[in-house]
Amino acid sequence: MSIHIYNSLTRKKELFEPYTPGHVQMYVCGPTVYDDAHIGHARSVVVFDMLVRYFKKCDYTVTYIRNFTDIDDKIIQRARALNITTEALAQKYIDAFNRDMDALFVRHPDKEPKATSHISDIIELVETLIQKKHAYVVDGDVYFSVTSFTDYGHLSGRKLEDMAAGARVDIDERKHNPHDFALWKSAKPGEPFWESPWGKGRPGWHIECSAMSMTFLGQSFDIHGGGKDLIFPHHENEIAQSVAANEKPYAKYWVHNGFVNIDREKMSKSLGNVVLIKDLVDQYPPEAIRLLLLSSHYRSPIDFNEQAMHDAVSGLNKLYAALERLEPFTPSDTEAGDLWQRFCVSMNDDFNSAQAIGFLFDAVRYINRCLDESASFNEKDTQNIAQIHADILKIGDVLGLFHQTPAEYADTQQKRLSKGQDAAIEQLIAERIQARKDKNWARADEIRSQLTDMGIMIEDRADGTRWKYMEA
RNA sequence: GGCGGCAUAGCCAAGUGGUAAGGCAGCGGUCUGCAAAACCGUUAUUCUCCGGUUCAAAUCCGGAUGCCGCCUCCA
Repeated sequence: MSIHIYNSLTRKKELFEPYTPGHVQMYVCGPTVYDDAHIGHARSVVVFDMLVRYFKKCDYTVTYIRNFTDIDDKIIQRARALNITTEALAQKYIDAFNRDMDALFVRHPDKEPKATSHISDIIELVETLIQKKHAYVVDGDVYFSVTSFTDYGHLSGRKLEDMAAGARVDIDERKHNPHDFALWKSAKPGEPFWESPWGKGRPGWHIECSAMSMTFLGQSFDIHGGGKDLIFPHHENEIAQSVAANEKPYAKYWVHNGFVNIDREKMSKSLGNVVLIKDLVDQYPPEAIRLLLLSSHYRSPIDFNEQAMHDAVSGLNKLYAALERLEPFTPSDTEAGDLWQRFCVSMNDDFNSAQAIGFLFDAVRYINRCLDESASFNEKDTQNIAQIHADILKIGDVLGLFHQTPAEYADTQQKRLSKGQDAAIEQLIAERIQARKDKNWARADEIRSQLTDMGIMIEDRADGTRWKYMEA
């Protein structure tokens, strides 16, 4: 079984061959913790969570690192506005981030280092770069010299000459080249700082990822991930400073996820259309958010809107309904079945979860048909269905779905949508059940109509009447 | 100005040379007292448009149009 990954560095799908066979070392850029996490953060986190889950299912050992950027201009600014320390602000949003991602059933990386916990690693790296003449000191600031690194621009596909034509570079006479970037920034009065050989200051943005990835994964590792927007300048600069310092290849495969748009517009604070995870998980089943996020290929843009979210909830309901029907068929723990095999073929092709989810729904239709057609099964059929049950659960384990039993899911939905009138509803339901017993269809339908107006959906099953809240 | 991406049904979305997955919505049917759920059938003779290569193109090449991203903090 071989996995192919699209590598942003080569712009091709490549066979995945980790440095150490059977071991995946992966570093993903985490959030700058100065505000609540939004759906865009969720996409990146969920996509790489899926990668890790899949690698593990394929029997790889995975070392997964995701950082928190807990010191930068925005954090300083925000902390000042709130009159709290940068540490307090960062911790507040680290906690918020973890809460949100836990709600989305995201597994924690093996390490979640903070930039400020690795100041000495960062200083050491900057010193190496100065020694090797890739960086220079000006008034307590340290800059990386882009012209000292011949491969600069490789990842993002740009040339320094072309970029110079662009107007949007700040003019700073002290820099040797306008594209030289800060490795270390001297502290202005009132700013938080750490002592360094160049005076009081703090790390630049890019250097922390180089330092932390090296600390935990070594100088060369397998996968470096993040949002597409990080390709330039962040990842370009990371490569430059890491390769310049180590004189060894940095990450082998660069994986970048696409953006989430909101109603066909870019999500941004200025447009005021930022969708926060904490709001979303109140409104929708968290797994529906995952399903939506994974229903498009990870490199494609996703348009997030109410309709898309609604579709995802419908899909998730269908999957859980099927799982409930499958409960009598205890999942077999034998070899993986055809469904799992097909799932893997899609996932092996650059993690095509969109196609893979198609197979999941194929399987659901198949088992629904089987269960509709017959009430009793011979041993062979039973085994077949149990196998599909096992495969569906295994797929769910990779996509991060089905963390609940169907009953728990229904219950959670109920609680989420409940408007505190459950008792009144139960009473109407009981009355309707009696009316149906009496074959008083007019009364039964009248009650159903009344419940529909209250947002209640009724299902009269062979084993009794059920009701649930309809999605808003 | 430089670099890159995308265009597939009412909506969402796979498919990168062999004759259009899947989801949501709709319609017809089975089931049901009637519904709901589920299932069956149906919904793109065609993949933005125009050329080219090929026995064969949604897929490759050239061109046009439209949309979007990055180049500034950004997942």
